[in-house]
Amino acid sequence: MSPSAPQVGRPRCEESRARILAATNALLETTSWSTLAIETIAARARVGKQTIYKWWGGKSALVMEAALTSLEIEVFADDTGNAKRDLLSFLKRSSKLLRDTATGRTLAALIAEAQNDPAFLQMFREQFQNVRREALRSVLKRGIARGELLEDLDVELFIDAVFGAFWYRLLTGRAAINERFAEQLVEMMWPAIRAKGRA
Amino acid sequence: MSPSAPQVGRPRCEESRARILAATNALLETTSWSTLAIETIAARARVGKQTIYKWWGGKSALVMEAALTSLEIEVFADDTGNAKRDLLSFLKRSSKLLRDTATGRTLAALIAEAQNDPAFLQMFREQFQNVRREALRSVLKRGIARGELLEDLDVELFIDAVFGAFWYRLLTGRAAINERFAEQLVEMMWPAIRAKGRA
Amino acid sequence: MSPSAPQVGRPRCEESRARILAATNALLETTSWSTLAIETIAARARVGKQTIYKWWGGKSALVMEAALTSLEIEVFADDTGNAKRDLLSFLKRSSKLLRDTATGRTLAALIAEAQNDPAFLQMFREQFQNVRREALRSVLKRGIARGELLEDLDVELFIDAVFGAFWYRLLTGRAAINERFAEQLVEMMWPAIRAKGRA
Amino acid sequence: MSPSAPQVGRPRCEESRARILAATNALLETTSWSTLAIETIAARARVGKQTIYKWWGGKSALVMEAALTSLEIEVFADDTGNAKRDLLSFLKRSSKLLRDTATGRTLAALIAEAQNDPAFLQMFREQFQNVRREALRSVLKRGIARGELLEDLDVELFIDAVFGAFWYRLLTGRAAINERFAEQLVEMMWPAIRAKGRA
DNA sequence: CTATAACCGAGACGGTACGTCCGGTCTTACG
DNA sequence: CGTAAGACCGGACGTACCGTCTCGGTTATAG
Repeated sequence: MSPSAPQVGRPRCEESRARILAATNALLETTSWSTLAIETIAARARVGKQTIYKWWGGKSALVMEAALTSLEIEVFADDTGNAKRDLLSFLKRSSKLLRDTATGRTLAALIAEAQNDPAFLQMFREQFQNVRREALRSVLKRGIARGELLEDLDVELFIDAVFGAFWYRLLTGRAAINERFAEQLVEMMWPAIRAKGRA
Repeated sequence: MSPSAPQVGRPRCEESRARILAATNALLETTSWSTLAIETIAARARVGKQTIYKWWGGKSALVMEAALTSLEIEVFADDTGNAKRDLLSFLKRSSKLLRDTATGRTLAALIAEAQNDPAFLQMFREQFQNVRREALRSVLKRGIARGELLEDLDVELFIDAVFGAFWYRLLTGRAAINERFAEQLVEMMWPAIRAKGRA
Repeated sequence: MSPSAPQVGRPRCEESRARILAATNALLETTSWSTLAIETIAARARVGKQTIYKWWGGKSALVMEAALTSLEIEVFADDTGNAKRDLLSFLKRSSKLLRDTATGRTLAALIAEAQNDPAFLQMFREQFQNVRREALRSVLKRGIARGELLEDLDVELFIDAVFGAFWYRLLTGRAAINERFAEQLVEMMWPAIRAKGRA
Repeated sequence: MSPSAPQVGRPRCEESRARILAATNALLETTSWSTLAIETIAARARVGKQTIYKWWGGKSALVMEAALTSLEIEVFADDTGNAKRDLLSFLKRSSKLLRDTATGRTLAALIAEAQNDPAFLQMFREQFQNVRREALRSVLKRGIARGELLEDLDVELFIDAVFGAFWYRLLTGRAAINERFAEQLVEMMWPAIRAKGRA
């Protein structure tokens, strides 16, 4: 399609796109998901509502794109040659991302919204979660390959537990998500994954 | 207040209360939380909207009461004298609760809704989550007392990780929540909590 | 129905009704039919749009009622015992009604709107036109009874021609509708209707 | 301008013009004026909206051109040497034009639209109405010249009454417009215009 | 046995936002 | 330069619910 569609008609206005995303992010700083109105976004971005509905189709998709845009794009995992250090470093960075109130609240709202919209849940997993899982997975796989971690570690299950703890705290507000949390979590879990016969 | 308010005027109509809760549960079978309208509930229950607002104050409280009423509410933890066995048994029962689709979906909807309503989140934690945490906590505390588990185990953090894994799967649908999941989770986490110098 | 419906629910708010009609009339002074927005009326009357849609169903019916309310309700025809004088007096009053710019423009807009809405045309004829026709008809019938007018006068056709002339000028703006017009019209038509053998 | 503008650039595409007019007429068969959208016309004619706005400037002008093109446009008045016969013949032909439903509806829609657009009303009078008035006027003038009609007849006023009766019936649907109507109208009005001392 | 009080159903109300439609303008690439 | 395609801003549409507000009527206790 792309090669055979030689651009007919006026092309999409990139400036509007940017203004919409910017307005969305700005409003998310002060407004909660549920009180955030498409009309408000459109007014703030000086844009017709149709333009939003045309390109995003609804609040969910728009907010997700806005949120992902504003997050540091690169989800990367260090490779220092030490699995524990890499794991800790990755989780510390994750905690930093979530402690920024607006970002954390937005992510919570996204997963919440996904509970009422299977298609959106699918999108959320593909665009956000899988990237994060892959980063953590690579840390663990390297550790296994180097013999630092259990050969038969159930990587996916471990990721569930670690990310689960983060989301659990984020969604219930039971306790803070900070570097100390990351450290304690790694410290607690370490015996469950380190290769036998190692420290 | 109770003693000094000797009940004057017509008493609350219990039948209306029951019809409202029933209508809410019935509608939740077919409608998602967000598209469920108070007006629809009132119409279905043949009740004035005011009655709902008077006794519950809003959708959140109503749905929570309706949902928790319909859930089997007893949470108990065995005490067989063996921490690992108790833990496994508790988590298996938890998985059974969640795999029933309707219950799982309702809980997911509740935590989702709580993201837009701090007061409701508070209520949810008190009425649902704390009970569950306490049950798991007692299992762990007993294990520690018996010397089966690490003396300095961070109990709350461990609970975060375990319940986190459950919620994470529930909310993202990444993988099934079943007995096998409970077993694998316990098996993986066991080395992280068992007392040193034990099997 | 009226006798057997013992007023259930909150009764219609007459003040809102009045405010809506007033706002409509006020806006019609400054705005043309086509640029008159329901939203503007609602805002001006401090009223929800639903209230308008509920009781009138649309712009047409609302404007018609507003217009009829603002017109002198009584459409009456004098009975001085002289058909020509009664006729002239009635048409002079009609011309006065239409020369008030806003009223004339509104009536023109109503008949225009009716061209796109048969049901509304029906309503317009019943609520506005038939009343006017009946008034003129009574003048003519009395004249016939007294022997002043032709015994076999085609009353309805004559009304068509007279009212037609008014509407024609109103809709095309070809010439003014004023007392002079009424006089000239009567003077011209008189020989067509007076009984033979009279002056 | 014409001589000094030696036609630079691509000339107007006559095929588009034709397709637009055709599409407009086709759509007017099934859609009412007010629900007829420029976008729909453009889509049906496979034409850019701009082309319509460029050459017609709006819906009114376009529809008028489309409508008048499709009407048989020749208006002529016989000259048989007998005013009454000429008058009758002209009005019978007029009634025939209007009884064809589509034509009558279109004319009604045109005059209706003109109520919201003074410029369009002006255009309508020039392109449609004045021609008709002139035809009738010539019949009357000849009658006066021949002494058949009143020397001091107010010709324009008489035309208002006659055409008014036609438009009135067309717009209100009060009664049919047919040859019988033309005959009765002439018969009734005749005494009002025939020269004194004649039959 | 009557007040007095609170509850209840019905449903009208002022509002806010929804998602859609269309008007009129603009910006491309192609003839 | 004219044109088809189509994106854009803006404004109003008619609808859905929100949470509040009367109503008439019902069901209790208190006098």
